[in-house]
Amino acid sequence: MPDGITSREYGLESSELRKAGLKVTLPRMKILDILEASSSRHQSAEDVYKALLEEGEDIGLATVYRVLTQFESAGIVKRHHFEGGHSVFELDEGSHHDHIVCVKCGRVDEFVDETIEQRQKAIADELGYEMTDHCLYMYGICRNCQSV
Amino acid sequence: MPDGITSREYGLESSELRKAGLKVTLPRMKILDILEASSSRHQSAEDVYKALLEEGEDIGLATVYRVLTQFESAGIVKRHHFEGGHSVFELDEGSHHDHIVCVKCGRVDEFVDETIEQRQKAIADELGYEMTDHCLYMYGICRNCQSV
DNA sequence: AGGTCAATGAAAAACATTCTCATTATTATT
DNA sequence: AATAATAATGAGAATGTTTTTCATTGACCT
Ligand SMILES: [Mn+2]
Ligand SMILES: [Mn+2]
Ligand SMILES: [Zn+2]
Ligand SMILES: [Zn+2]
Repeated sequence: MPDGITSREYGLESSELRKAGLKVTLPRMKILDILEASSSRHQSAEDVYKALLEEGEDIGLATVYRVLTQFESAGIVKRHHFEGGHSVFELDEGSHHDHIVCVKCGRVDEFVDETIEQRQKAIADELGYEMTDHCLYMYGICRNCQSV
Repeated sequence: MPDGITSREYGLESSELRKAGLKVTLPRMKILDILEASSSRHQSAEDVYKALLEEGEDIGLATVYRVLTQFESAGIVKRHHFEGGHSVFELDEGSHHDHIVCVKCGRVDEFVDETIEQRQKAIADELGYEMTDHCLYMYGICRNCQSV
């Protein structure tokens, strides 16, 4: 057990790391914490880094990127490229969903639509592709931002 | 008429630039040429830059980015963010379509599906968004790459 | 507790893209 | 065709994000 982690904190998260074949280290535990606890499901590496700083953790930005990438490979997080370029990460709960992003305030809503999912499969098929991934991003102005 | 452009080249493209309120310059003409002539509809700024170099044009990369961004604002090109981070551009012929990209060879196929388009509108509505844009990216292995 | 090897932090590098600014070219006007 | 006004360009510096390097530290098995 790494120094700086209470035994209460240990437990649930550590097994998730072990399951993924990753050593249980303080940075990985803290980053998992932040992904689970934060009010915003979709965070950039910078967001995670800032949250760590606020908690007084002295974890480098390089480590944040490294860990998030490892988490992605391990299926712990999912990476998205919303418009504007930089990546955002969210905990991967196993169920696929798509996103609609408010271009004014950055609000993100999630949705799944079975009709769309099926049409996608059919299209990939028609075009001769073996689909590996797919993502649908919608952009718009959310209800709040419309009334301003 | 800028030096280095034959009168044959002039004509069609220059009016497209004027219509967009852009001065008719050699870089803009050449970049339009490349977007129209190239065998690959979807090109990165770097791709366009390299194509210019191959034609012996001495046009800076900064200018390529600048011009492509201006073309985007003018509705002459569309910018996409395929997975991997960097932008690709294609001539905007006015009709919306989505993309499926081969993760092995980079091949890109285009499609439109009315069912998906309608479901998207409905979802944005349900979630209270005034949609401004939307894009659907599928990734997979194309027929060619499957047989390797 | 000790040895092995992976993980980390700091800084440098890489990468795509944008900005700055002195120079040049285009356009409207003579 | 020459001129003036102003916009566009090229080169390189700067930016913002992400990755790499490498010496040091830490986790984990025995
Ligand atoms: Mn999500
Ligand atoms: Mn296209
Ligand atoms: Zn909003
Ligand atoms: Zn392919």
